[in-house]
Order: sequence, then structure tokens, then C-alpha cells
Amino acid sequence: MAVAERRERERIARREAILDAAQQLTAEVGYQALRMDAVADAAELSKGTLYLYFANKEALCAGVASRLIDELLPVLEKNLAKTSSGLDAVRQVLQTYFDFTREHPHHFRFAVSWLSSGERMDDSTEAFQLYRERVGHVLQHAVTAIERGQADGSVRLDVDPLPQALQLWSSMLGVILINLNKESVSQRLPMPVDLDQVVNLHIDAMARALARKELS
Amino acid sequence: MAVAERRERERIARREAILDAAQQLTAEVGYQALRMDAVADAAELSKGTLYLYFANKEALCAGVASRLIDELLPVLEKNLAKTSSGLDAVRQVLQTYFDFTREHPHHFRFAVSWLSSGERMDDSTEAFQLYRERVGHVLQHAVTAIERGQADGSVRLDVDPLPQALQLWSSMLGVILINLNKESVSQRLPMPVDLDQVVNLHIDAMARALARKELS
DNA sequence: GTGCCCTGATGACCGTTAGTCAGTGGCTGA
DNA sequence: TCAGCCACTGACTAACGGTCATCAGGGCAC
Repeated sequence: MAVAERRERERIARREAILDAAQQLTAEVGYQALRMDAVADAAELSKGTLYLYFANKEALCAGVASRLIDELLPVLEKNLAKTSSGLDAVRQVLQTYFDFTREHPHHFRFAVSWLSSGERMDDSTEAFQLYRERVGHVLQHAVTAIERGQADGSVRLDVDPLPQALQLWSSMLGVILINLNKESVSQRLPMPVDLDQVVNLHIDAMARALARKELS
Repeated sequence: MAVAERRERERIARREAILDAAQQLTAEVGYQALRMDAVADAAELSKGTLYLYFANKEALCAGVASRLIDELLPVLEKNLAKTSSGLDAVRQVLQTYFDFTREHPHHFRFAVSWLSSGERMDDSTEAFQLYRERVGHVLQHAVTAIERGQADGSVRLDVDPLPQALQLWSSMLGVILINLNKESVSQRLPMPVDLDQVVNLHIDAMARALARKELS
């Protein structure tokens, strides 16, 4: 049935068109302020049609987020290829992730709101399965970097790669969160602080904590 | 005018009564699911009245959050009094904050959603001013702990207390965020991970990164 | 070629909820 | 006694995510 195949192609293309519109709008206003009506308008479809392709707004956002994180993976792999040691690779994972969130702050906000939503967000939809898988890939690069460091002697042997990668990822999450809101955060501190510097301090601290040899 | 004074007392009492109702409900359902109608019902007032005391729902939530963080400060001060060194005090600040978020997960979620809201949340209301001030107090304890450690020789001298305290605070934020959602997070990892352990790993890593003497 | 049917699209409509505002009643001070 | 003020009220509005009865038109059987 050539018809069935064409239908399937058209379905995928329409889904992509919706994601195009949503991604464009998201980049402008963020996930929170994204309106389903606006997406429908931009995609030149009616609102009801959106719900034929995505279970709800969150699933649509997860679709956009999956696309974005797909951009991260090749960059991360390229940067990791240049590293000279496992410890250096650990730094590179953190730095690359940070740079990515600077380019796509809305994506990061979405991830945080997903993580902090508790039970509230129904993330059992297909779009979320994909998204979680991609996040898992990023995490895996951190695990691999630690293992590589243990093999080449740059990382302490008494750390367990997987839990430690989670520690790296989650602590980085908080640092980035603050950095994304540095204007409002720093404004109300007694003295001015350079919050970009805090990111570097964090990466340095992490490297020091994982380093096998004491680097002074 | 004794009347004016009584009016003022009554106004404060009513405000507190609203906060009582909101705090109770928040503990049950969280900030996100808190309904202004429900608060009005619980406080035995009409919804319109709530808006005479709080500019909007967020300001009301900030009022509840301020109350909660007020509970943290004395506990933190008590725990800090028991510490034997500055480095130990740093660990204690992190641990106490973590324990607090376990008791008041909703408060923490509110703080995160405030931080990740960007421009969206109008936090110029009086209730937020108070809340920010309290957060500043907690942060100050971290700064003081680092300074104490530098004075007693337990913390490296080449760290700048204020930025480093921000690094400690923000990284801890991320670790706690993951911990609060450990069920949903760990569920989708290739192998089971104890996310409570990640908190300990993080505190250990932070201590290692700040310690003056290499502790192997 | 004709007509039936299925699929995908539609948009008016619904429910929920934050926030508003014209109206009410009781206390105060003259 | 009564005018005026002020806290309070609750029906109302707007905004937005999500639904569903209905429609159009392309494909298939005959």
C-alpha cells in the first residue's frame, strides 16, 4: 500500500511542522508562556489538530526539548574528542553542558520544571520517553569520562562512576539555574558577585574533588 | 487613636490567619496546586479579601515561604554552634539545608520555581522582599563558615568566601532538586542508584574541594 | 463514473482558576 | 443620630488548556 506509506510520511512531516512552529515560538517566549493557540496559528492548523499529534502541551514541549538536546550530543562528542585526560573530559562535559544552556535557556528551564514538578506532570507520553533517553545519553558521557579518568590515572579510584556522574550532573544543574537568573539573584546580594565566575569555581571545585593527585 | 492601633493589630492578625490557612493547605497539596478559593474557604474569608492582603498568589506563597525559612535559621544556628571547625561548619550548613528541604519539599519547589521563572514572576512585592532577606541570611552563614575555616586552617586560603558560598548554595540546590524527585529520576536510569547517597557524595566532594590539607 | 466510507482536520465550546470591582454593612467620630 | 469610611463580599471576567460533534475530500469497491 503506497498510500499508507505516503500517509505515514505526511503524518511525520506535519508533526515536524508543528514542532518547527513550537520551537520557534519557544525560543521567543519560553515554554511557560507558549500558547497552544499561538502554535496552532503559526503552524497554520487548528488547535484541535495539535492534539492529534501531541497528547498535551507538555508532550509538545518535550518534543521540542528532545530536538534541542539532539543538538547538544554531537557538540559534546566533538569536544570530548579533543580532551587529553579523563579529568579533562569531566570538565569538558560540564563546560559544554553549561554553554549549551546559555544558548538554549528555555530548554533548561523546561528540564528544571519537569524535574521539580513531582507527580504533577504526566511524562509517560512517547515524546517524554524520547527526551529521557537523550538525557540518559548525556549522563552516560559523564560516566564514561570518569571511567576514562580512572583508567588513565587522572581521577581518584575510590569514586563510583555512576553515582558520581549523577552528583556532577545534579550539582551543575543548580549552578546553571542560578546563572540563568543571575540578574535577579545578584541584584539582591549585599555585594556584587560575578555569577559567571561561580560556574568556573564550581567546575574547578569538581575537578579538585575528583582529581587523583593533589593539584596544590 | 487607640482605634487605629487596634485596626493595625487586626490587620496583622488577619494576614497571619490567611498565612495559617495557606501554610496548612500548602503542606498538603503544594504551592502549584494551592487554590485561592481554597485558601479563602479555609480562612473563612471571601476570595476578594485575600487580595487586600496579598497582591497575588505568588506573593501569598512568598509569605508562606518566608515563614518556613524562618524555622530553618534557628536550627541552622544551633547546629553550627556544635561544629568543631570551619570546614565542619560548611558541611553542617549543607546538611542542615538538605534536611530542611526533606521536611518542607514544597517550600523548596517554590524556591526553585521562583529562581527558574525568569522575568515572569513579579517578585517586587513586599512579601518577596522579606523572603529574599531570609535567603540572604542563610547564605551569610555559608560565607561565615568559609571565613571561619580559613581562620582556623581547615579551609584553603585561595577561595573567595562569597562567590564560593554561592557555588556551594547553588550546587546544593541542584542536588536537592534531583533528590526530591528521586523516584521519577532513578526509575529511568539503566541501573538503580541510591540518590540519597548522591547528596552525601556531593557534600564530601565539596569538603574535599575546600579542604586545605589533602585528606587522601 | 458513482457513491460510500474513513481519516484527518476543524473551531466552537467547556471547565478551571487567577484576579476584579461595584456594591454592602457595620463601626466611628462628630 | 447619621454621614462617611473601610474592610469585606461574591458574582463576574479573561485567559487558557483541552474536547468533541461535525465536516471535507481522497481512496476504494463496484
